[in-house]
Amino acid sequence: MPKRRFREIEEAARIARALSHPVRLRILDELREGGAYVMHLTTVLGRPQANISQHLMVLREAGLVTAEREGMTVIYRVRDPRLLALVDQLLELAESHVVARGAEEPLAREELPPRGRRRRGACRCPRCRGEK
Amino acid sequence: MPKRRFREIEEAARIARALSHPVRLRILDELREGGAYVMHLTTVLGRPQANISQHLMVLREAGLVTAEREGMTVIYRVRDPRLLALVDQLLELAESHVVARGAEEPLAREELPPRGRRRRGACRCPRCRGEK
DNA sequence: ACACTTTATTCGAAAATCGGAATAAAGCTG
DNA sequence: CAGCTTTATTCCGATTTTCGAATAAAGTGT
Repeated sequence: MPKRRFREIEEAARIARALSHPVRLRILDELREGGAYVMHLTTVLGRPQANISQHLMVLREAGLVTAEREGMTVIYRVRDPRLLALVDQLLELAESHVVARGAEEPLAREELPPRGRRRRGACRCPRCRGEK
Repeated sequence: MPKRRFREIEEAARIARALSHPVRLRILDELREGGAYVMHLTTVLGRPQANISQHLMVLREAGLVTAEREGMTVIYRVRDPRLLALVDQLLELAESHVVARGAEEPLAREELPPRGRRRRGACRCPRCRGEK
C-alpha cells in the first residue's frame, strides 16, 4: 500500500459521510441519468421538500453534486460519474451483506415504498412533463 | 435504473457510515495484506489503544472486519476483499477532489504523521517481530 | 404589486458520534 | 496465585446529525 496522504483520507471520509444516509443514496440513484429536479426527488422519494433540500445541501457541500438553476426550478446532477460507480460497488457489497444474513427484521415502516398506485415519476417537474 | 431494494440501500448507508472516519479508513488500509494486530494499529496510527478498539468495534458491527483471537493478541482482517476495492475507489475520488481545489488549509495538526524516526511497523506485535 | 410555485435556509429538540479516562476482561508467565 | 500484556468496554461530556416546522428567497404570471 503506497502510503496514502492524509488529506486524501480525510476527504475520503467526508465523501463516505455524505453517502452514509439512505435518502442521500436514493437521491444519487435518481440522479443517474441526466440528473433530476428537486420536485422530482420529493415526489419519488416521498419525503418533505425541506428534508430533500437539506440532504441535497449535504451532497453539495461534499462536492458530489452540482445545482443548476433553470428558471423557477433547479436541476441537480452528479459531478463525477465515478461516484456512481462507487455507489454501485457499495450497493453490491451491501447486497451480499443482506443476503448473507437472510431476511431478518421486517424493514422499518418509514422506509417502505409509498402506498397506493402513485406511479413512479408522476410529478410535475419539467422532465416528467416531457418538456426537456 | 433497476429500482434498488430498500434493505440494500439501508445496508449500504451503514457501510458508508462505518467508512466515514479517517481513522477507520486508515485502519482498513493497514489491514490490506493479511490483517493486523490491534497493537500494530495503535503503534502505526499513533492513537490511544481504547480509541483504536472503539473504531474496530464500529467496523466489526458493520460486518466489515473479523476479529480472531490468537492467544493474548487479536488479529483483525477485512472480511470481503471487495471492500478494499471500494476503499480504493473512494480514495481515488477523494484524490481528485483534493487536487481540484489545490492545497488550501494546512492539514490539521492532529492528523499529521508522527514525529521522530519511529519507523513504520516498529511495534511488538507478532507480525513485526517476524514471528508469523 | 400580488399571488403562486419551486427551492433554500433557519431554528430547536432528539438522537447519534466521538474521544479521553478509567476499568474490565482475557490470556500468558513465573 | 500475583503480576504482566493485550484488548474490550463503560462512562461521560462535547460536538454533530437529523428532522419537522416555519420562514425566506427566487422566479413566474396576472
